[in-house]
Amino acid sequence: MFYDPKLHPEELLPLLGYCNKMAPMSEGLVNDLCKYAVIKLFKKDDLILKPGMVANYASWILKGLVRSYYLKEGEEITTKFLWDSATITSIYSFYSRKPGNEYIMALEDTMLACFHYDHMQQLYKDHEEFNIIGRITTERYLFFLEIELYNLRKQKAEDRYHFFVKHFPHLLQRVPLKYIATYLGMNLETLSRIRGKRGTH
Amino acid sequence: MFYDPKLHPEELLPLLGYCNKMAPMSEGLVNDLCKYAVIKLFKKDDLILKPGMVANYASWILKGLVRSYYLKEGEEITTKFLWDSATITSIYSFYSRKPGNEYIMALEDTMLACFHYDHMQQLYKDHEEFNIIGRITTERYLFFLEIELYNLRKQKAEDRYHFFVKHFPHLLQRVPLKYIATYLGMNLETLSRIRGKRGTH
DNA sequence: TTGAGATTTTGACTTATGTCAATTCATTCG
DNA sequence: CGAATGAATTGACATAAGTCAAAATCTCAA
Repeated sequence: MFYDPKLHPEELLPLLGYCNKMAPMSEGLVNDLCKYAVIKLFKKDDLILKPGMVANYASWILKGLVRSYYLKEGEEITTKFLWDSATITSIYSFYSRKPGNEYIMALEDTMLACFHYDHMQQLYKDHEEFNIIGRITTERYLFFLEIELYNLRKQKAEDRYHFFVKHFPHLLQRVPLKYIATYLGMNLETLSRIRGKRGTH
Repeated sequence: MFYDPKLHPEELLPLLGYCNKMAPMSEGLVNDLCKYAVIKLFKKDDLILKPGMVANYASWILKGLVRSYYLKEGEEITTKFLWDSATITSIYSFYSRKPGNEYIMALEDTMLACFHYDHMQQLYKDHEEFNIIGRITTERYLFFLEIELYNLRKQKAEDRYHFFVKHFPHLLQRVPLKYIATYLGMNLETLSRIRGKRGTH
């Protein structure tokens, strides 16, 4: 039994289970994970990260939905939607340790388990098996980015939309179209016309 | 001294140095790396990977330049250029263990150090410090993909080209324009017109 | 050196998507 | 409930980029 509800905050249970599936964790690692985890709550439309700051935390989404975006000539360009069990941070800023240009915003009430960069490094150093978890998590993210890249390379706006519908149908219900439009690299009117062509699909 | 040229093929030296910088490697790990590494040589225009096959190898480029692409309605869509010290495989196929749709082709004479999927898993299992190397390598790849994504999201073809020139100027000399065009999501004529506007930049 | 094939450029025309403005629809809050 | 704000749709028009064809240029092997 790697998890003791008397010792650790109950909210972390899904995260611990998730990690433990990738690599069985020692009691010491579980303790340190719980020690370092900072649980943060955000309301719908709260900003989790702003540009100009170094992203010091990588966070695991315990509950909720977020969107990351940046400004291009005053316009918001959505780069990602992430929900339960996903990891969020500004990749660029977190790994380069420099201020980034990304916003991250809660699209629904969201609960995060946040880990400071220094604590992450400490965990990697103190618990070799945590490198397995880090590696697999990063591989999964990689996998996800490849899919995104693949879709963005479709030149037809319509193809990109259909791909999105097929792979993330639940997001259609949870995310305003204006955000989906910039995520798919088209403007709202174009998206609206594509959708109008034939039902919602 | 972690590396003994009497025991290990000389070609692997750059790879070993590269890995050792991420995490000091035990003698056992160095030996296993060398034992599992398969050195492969490809001539310009040779195919390294074809669709329909499971990508069983992740490879480290010892020397050369490759391009990966897939076919979309008969047309080649270039997804990556990778050169010395980079890692190549079909992310999708390698991690999912399913046949992929990617081609990888040598654009110059290329030498690879190839590691079989099963051997990689064995290395992760037998040498915990290899997970550090795996994690960092994957993080770097992630970083690179984020940059690619960022650029693809620029809607103006001209912006994408300028970004490419700024970040990969050496590729302009080494890669035919027709490949760069599909990589940047535009057709050859459009690229040519952009370049014609004002010098090569 | 020459010439065949590949690569790149240029031109004329088409088309998909962007832009801006007006309108409809939905949601929230007093 | 009904006004007000924001979200989504629709229309008219502008423009960036695609398509197809032809010409120019480059490259490499005989």
